[in-house]
Amino acid sequence: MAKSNYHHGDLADALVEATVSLLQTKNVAELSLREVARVAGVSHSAPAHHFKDKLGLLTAVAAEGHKLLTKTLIEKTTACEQVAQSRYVASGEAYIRFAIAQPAHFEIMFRPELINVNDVSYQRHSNEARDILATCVRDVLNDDSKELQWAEFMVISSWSQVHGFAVLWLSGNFGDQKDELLFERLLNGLLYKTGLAYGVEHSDD
Amino acid sequence: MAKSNYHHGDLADALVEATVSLLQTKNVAELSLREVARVAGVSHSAPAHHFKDKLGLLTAVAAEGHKLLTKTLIEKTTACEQVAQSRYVASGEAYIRFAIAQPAHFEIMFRPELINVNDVSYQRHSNEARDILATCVRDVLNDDSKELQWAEFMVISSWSQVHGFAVLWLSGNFGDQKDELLFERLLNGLLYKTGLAYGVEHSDD
DNA sequence: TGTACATCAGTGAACGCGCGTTCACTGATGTAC
DNA sequence: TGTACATCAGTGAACGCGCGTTCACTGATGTAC
Repeated sequence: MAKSNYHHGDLADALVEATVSLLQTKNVAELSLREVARVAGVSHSAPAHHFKDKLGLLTAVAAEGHKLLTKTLIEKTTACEQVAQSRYVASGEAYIRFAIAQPAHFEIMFRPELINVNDVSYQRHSNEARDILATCVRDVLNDDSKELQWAEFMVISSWSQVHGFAVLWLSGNFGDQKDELLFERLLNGLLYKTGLAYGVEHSDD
Repeated sequence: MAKSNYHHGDLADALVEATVSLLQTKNVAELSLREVARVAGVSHSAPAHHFKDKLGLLTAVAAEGHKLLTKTLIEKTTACEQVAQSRYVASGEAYIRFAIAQPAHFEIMFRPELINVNDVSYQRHSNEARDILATCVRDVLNDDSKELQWAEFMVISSWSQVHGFAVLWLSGNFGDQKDELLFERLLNGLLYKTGLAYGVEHSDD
């Protein structure tokens, strides 16, 4: 809570929040710092004290996004305990559900050209998320595959698949984005297929 | 060729070309109609005679993109003649190579929010591209699978995979986008893995 | 406990810029007779 | 073949707008003594 009207108290966070909120309805393209300040309820020059420019602000959004993604990945995969195959499928499902639940963050997170990729917080959180994904994939491979390039290809292949699905769904290429039934059906199809390859019975919600 | 200096002769095409050229180095966000006109060498109000606004211009770019994608998909898959498995892998490779070769078109093609999706030319070409992709996938399934939802899931799964790979590569998430060796290695890994699932020996270039 | 001062956080007016849009115009082209 | 006229394609000046950036400022806070 702000301690006074003049000093906001937590403006940096409020600006990130305002950005995320604005990105629900607009493009990154259409986003302006002045509008973010307006939504956060401060003067248009206030953000400069916290973020140099749009790049700095979006970097903070991306970092927060990777932090949230990491959190949900950990939650959803630890629920599977030691069953590597289930963790693999669960990580894919968590990735996609995160993208759909937090489209604003997701839109920024994997676009280095919008971000200061040298930012420490961004690097830490994004590396963490990637490590979890990679581990889930590697754990599902048998011992013969683990040491080879094969493991790298599997990581890239799996990541591509879930990322592509999320991107294509979010942009409306699979049909109406509001159609939740369609989404659940397609997602389950994808997961079922993925699970089959590793002998996992995928259960519907 | 223009018949006079005053009347351009083929301004619509020139504007699309200018747009594509500009998108090599900038974001869609940073693109302005005035800049496009400048590159095409006409006054800033000339584009209005051909495209109402940015949406109209980008729609033309997207339509052209789908036309080009269709062309390369047909070329690359007919080279495989009647071997369904090879066509399947070839279509995936062609999709990814197209995205990397024509990043400007690719960036626009699958973003309905930037496009007038009711445009007849856009619809025709994008449907054509999709149909080819879907056919390549369906042809590779055995008879039991063809009639089921399974076929739909396979199409979506395959499309997601190649699309995700292209997007993640183009945005630099797999490493340096200029590293052609890395690209070839990862692409071959992906295709080899895909091919294995259908008993195709994938050959390097 | 009180005061003085440095620092931090946010204000609001001012600036110059490129943008999209409008509009009266003009040069080129095609067609009717 | 020539002329008249409608239409098409592009010009360039003007407009208002929101933007990012700068800057002198002021209110709040923390700290030293």
